[in-house]
Amino acid sequence: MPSTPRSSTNTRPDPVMRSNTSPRTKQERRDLAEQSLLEAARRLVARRGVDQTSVADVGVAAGYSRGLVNHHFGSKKVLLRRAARESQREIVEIVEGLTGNGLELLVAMVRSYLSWIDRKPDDARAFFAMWGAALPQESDLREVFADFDAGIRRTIEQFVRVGQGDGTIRTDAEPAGVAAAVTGMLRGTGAQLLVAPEGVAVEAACAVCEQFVRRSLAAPGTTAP
Amino acid sequence: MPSTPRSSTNTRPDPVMRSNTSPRTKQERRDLAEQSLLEAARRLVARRGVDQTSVADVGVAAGYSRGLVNHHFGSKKVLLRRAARESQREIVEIVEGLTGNGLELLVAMVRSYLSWIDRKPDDARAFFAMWGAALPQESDLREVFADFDAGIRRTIEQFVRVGQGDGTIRTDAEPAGVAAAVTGMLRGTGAQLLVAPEGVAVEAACAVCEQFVRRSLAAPGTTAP
Amino acid sequence: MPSTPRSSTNTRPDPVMRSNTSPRTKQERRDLAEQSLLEAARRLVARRGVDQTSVADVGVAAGYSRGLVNHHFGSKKVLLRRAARESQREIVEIVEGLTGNGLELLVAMVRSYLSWIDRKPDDARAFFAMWGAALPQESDLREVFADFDAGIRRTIEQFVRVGQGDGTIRTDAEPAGVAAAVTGMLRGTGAQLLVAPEGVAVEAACAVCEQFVRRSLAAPGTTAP
Amino acid sequence: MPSTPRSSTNTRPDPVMRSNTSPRTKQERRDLAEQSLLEAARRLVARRGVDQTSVADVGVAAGYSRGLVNHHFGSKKVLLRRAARESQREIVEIVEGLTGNGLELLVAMVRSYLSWIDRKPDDARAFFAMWGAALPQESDLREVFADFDAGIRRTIEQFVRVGQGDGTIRTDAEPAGVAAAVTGMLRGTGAQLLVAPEGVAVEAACAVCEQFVRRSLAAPGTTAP
DNA sequence: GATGAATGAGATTTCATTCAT
DNA sequence: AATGAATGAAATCTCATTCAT
Repeated sequence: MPSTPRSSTNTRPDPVMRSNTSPRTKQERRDLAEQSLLEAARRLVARRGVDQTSVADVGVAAGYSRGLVNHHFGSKKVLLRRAARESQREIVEIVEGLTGNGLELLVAMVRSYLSWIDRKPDDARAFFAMWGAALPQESDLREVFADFDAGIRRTIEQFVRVGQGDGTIRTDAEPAGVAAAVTGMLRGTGAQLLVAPEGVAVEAACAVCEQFVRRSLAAPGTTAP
Repeated sequence: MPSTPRSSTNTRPDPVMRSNTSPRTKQERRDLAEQSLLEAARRLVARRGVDQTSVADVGVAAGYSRGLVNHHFGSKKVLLRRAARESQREIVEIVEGLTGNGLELLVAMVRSYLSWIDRKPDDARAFFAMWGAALPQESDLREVFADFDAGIRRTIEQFVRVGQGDGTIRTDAEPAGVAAAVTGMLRGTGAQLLVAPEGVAVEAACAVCEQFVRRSLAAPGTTAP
Repeated sequence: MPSTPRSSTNTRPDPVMRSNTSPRTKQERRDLAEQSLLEAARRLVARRGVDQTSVADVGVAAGYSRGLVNHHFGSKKVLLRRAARESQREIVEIVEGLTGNGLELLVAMVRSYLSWIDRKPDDARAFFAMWGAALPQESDLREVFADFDAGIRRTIEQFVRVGQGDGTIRTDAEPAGVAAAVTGMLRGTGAQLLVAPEGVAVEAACAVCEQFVRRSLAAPGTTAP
Repeated sequence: MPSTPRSSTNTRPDPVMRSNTSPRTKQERRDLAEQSLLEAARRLVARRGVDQTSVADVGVAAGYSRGLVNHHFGSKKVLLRRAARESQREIVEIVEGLTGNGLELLVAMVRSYLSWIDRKPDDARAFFAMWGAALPQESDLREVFADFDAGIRRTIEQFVRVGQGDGTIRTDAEPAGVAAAVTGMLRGTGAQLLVAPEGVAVEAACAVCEQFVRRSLAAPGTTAP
């Protein structure tokens, strides 16, 4: 019996039988697996944190095997950086989709950021869990978030300059300072919501954040609500 | 008693020589050890994060043995909760030391919080590293920070009410909303500084934070700078 | 790819050379490893006892790594329960292989049980070491042995009823009582042999055990030796 | 303040104040403490087993400190040997208190041993837990129980010879074999009761044990019930 | 492409023992 | 006599990673 070829007695599901519903090409299968792994990683990280999430758990939670994360990403570090960038991309997409004059761009950003946390708390928690893990000095994720934060601040600076150009934002506003303060306000307010969802007056907090931006930055002569 | 003199070959520090500096009673020894362990824990957590810091490292970094953390605290969980509360107490002390009328209380809080991060970056990083570890849903530290955040917000609400009483803060300001927004602004701005110390315009950011508070909350008729 | 040939410097055993003896499929490898681990566990437990046997030692004694026990069984508790059941199975197989009329079934059981201890002292010591560890109130193994003992007693009760049916065993014998007393006699006598192999008159003890059964349970009129 | 003598600020209870109810002499105090420690050790061993019982727990359970076991006994090994001998002494006292002719001595032994387990299950479990720990080959307790078992068997042999002398026990009974079989029967039956108190027909088992002795050993011509 | 067996480093925790008070 | 602070060895368990299938 050991001398007979093994392949004929293979008990695994025939790959051909799965092919009707699954993606056909290798590349599609590969992409699907990677996306599944990244999603699973974010889901688990949101719940347990970066260090308490094992690559084996990620593989299994994605519907695959314990070994697949290393097969696709090579290391946990790489997986997490990719997952962090995925989370960051959600925010980038929100910010890039905004329209309006300068001041309204800022206000819209405040609103859509906080409403994102409200609408997609799981995605948000994944983002915040990874950001939290990036705070220690020697964190592997620190660079990824430093780059991301810098990009967000650049965007906000741009918004401020637009507003100063179109006359909706005071010309004495310091773009870099505004960028850091607004980024911080949103990040810190969002994090608070996740730490104690019931303890925070969400609506009132959002309103105050908006007022901070409007009353503090609106060009004189603009009617502030 | 052996006939040869022992004292000269004794490799331990002479008790008489230690007596001026080392504690005599068990309670003193105990308190000293606990403080040393908590300090070492915060130092290491600031650098490597909560999960990458081992209790053995903490014991050794405190100048004791690998096992002392468990001897004193019983578990890593308890050590970290204690260390988190120590970090939180620093902030509480800052906030409780503030004086002035309502609006100035808020402004002073903004200034002293951000200057604390500047003055004691290691303490601040320890605080932020533990806060970051509290963000995942199942974090052991989440409750500790939920309580702390709630206390901070209560204090700020109180400041707002004081200001509404003394005429320095607009009466239509929602205390709970202001509390959440200010707490968030400070926390998020501070965290940004730690993620990328060089990338953030610290001075400008602080100034903008102060303006947010002043311009947005000052009672009409008050002269804002 | 280095230009030098790799195959000649490969320090691993040539796959072709291993293929005759080492298992090909994962399942075979898995089963082999588990059996090796269980055997090693019983060997070490017999010598040092349950608590003085570490899972790392078991892995190494089985020819694998320190971590393999937890990889396969998840915990020491599970390993020991499995090992205990393996040991119990040896006894069950002896008992299930017995033939004869009612009284002779009991006598044969006494003989084969005690001769098993004599023939396979290492297996027997493993069984007794785990049984001994099951005696404290909160032992993890207690349930496993409670179940096993109950099964053995049920079998003996059955033997008694057979003997009462075929006229070899007194009809006034209480099956449940006989079951407990016989089980106890064999267990206790066997344990004594292991505690002090030289101090016990093995032959004489076996003869007396057999007499206990014969003279006490033989139906009146049966000729007892 | 550190230069003033400390003794006057001692917050411990004054030893003199305890002396009214506690034993007066050092020796009495010492003996009391040792007895308390041995009792606590047996209590804990009965519940958790030998290796899962820490000397610190014993000290505290006895109403003293973590360190007292080592202060009095020097090591855990010595404590356990002492505790084992205490447990063994209970049985010795039972056996030594028996009276009657030869066969009745054996029967009385069976009865009083099994009723001891019933009357003092905690004491019995302590004995059996330590005996169980003595079964592995390299157990520290093995020698202690080997000696004890040998002593018990000698006593039973003596009973048999008494019975052969007074005509109540068959002269062809082998004293050494009877000793081992009876010891085993009682030990194994008792252990079974502790493993599964509800699963064993205690009354019936005791009756059968008694019958084993009576019917198998009674001198021919003696009226057996 | 995917699996999972195997490794071994490293984490937390327990604890017997030592020793200063 | 008694306490308990401190040590450090050793245990269990987790898990990132490697690699044969």
